[in-house]
Amino acid sequence: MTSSRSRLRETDHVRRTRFDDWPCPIARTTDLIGDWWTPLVMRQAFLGARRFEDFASELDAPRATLTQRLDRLVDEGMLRRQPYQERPVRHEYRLTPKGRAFWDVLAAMWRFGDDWLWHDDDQSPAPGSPVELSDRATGDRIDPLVVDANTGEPLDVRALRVRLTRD
Amino acid sequence: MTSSRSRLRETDHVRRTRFDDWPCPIARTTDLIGDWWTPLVMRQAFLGARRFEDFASELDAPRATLTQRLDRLVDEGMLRRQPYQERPVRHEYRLTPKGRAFWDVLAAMWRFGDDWLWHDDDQSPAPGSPVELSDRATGDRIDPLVVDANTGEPLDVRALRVRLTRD
DNA sequence: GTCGCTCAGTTCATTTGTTGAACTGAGTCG
DNA sequence: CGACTCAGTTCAACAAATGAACTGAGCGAC
Repeated sequence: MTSSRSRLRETDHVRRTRFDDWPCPIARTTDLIGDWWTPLVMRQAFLGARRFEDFASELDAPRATLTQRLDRLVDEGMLRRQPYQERPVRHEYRLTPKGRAFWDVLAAMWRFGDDWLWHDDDQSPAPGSPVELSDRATGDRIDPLVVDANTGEPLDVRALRVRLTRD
Repeated sequence: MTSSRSRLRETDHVRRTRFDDWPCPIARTTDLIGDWWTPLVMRQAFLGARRFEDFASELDAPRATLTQRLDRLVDEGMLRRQPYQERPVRHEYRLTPKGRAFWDVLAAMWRFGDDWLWHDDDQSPAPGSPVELSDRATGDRIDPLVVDANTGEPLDVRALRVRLTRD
């Protein structure tokens, strides 16, 4: 069966609730990456994985699940399927601009995980993961941080408001 | 049955693969928020939801699922369960510092969703969600952006490297 | 004092999603 | 020919999500 077929929308069964039509950017992103394994598939793509076997061996994910995730990411325009040989036809999964833009989300997850998910009693932040991000050219360490693009300041959760702009 | 009981670890059944022990901040964060509904539960918490009925009615999530998600978020230290009345004892779910730190991840998801998930043909970014973030006090619009804390510059995906710092 | 109401869940049968292991099929190498 | 690679597919067993109904403590009105 061909991958990249259009996603099933109409159904008379009860399926897992979808968020991809909700009028909220967080909900739609959740729908996209809420599938188990999907953020890790994207992580591998950023780390250089291109072929099915790359993803399969590096993640040790069930092959059927992996097929399904890669198909969806292609459907969504995060990855693109590019032939790298004929006879037999084989493809690579490459990041698209949209897929590349997703790195910011993974970077924020990286920062959160690094700050908060390395201790059993976590009353305070304490970085501790055994990996770090750096610049390929300079070697300088990179610490992802989410700021307001308008001010350059870190976000202040308590000063937050959500505004409906239309509809 | 009490919530906040320690999570089941040992099992002889085949369960969904867990990532919470992986030596990667993205994997651990994925494990935490990869459960369907969880990012939206956190979103509601940031928008002011506190009681079970708030989450249930605002999200229209299955109540059993919601119970399970809230229990886990409490277990993980993202939310804390605080009594707000006796007779009968009732609790509110409040954000902890760790939970509050998670806003950065949601903000990055917000930005990505706003930029990329509002058009059917998405070759280029085009903001379009019907909601926007603003500062409660000044009213100024807020545009989340992920930067490198050391330079203040947006992340350059292509210049990325991951370094093992130990073990 | 019992009827209706609220809140915070629990229970349960059904359906959907994930897993692991084995299998397929085109093609290459020796 | 036989072993091997790559990229999947198939399938049965099991885990997780769903929706609807139910529970149970307590309140407030009549």
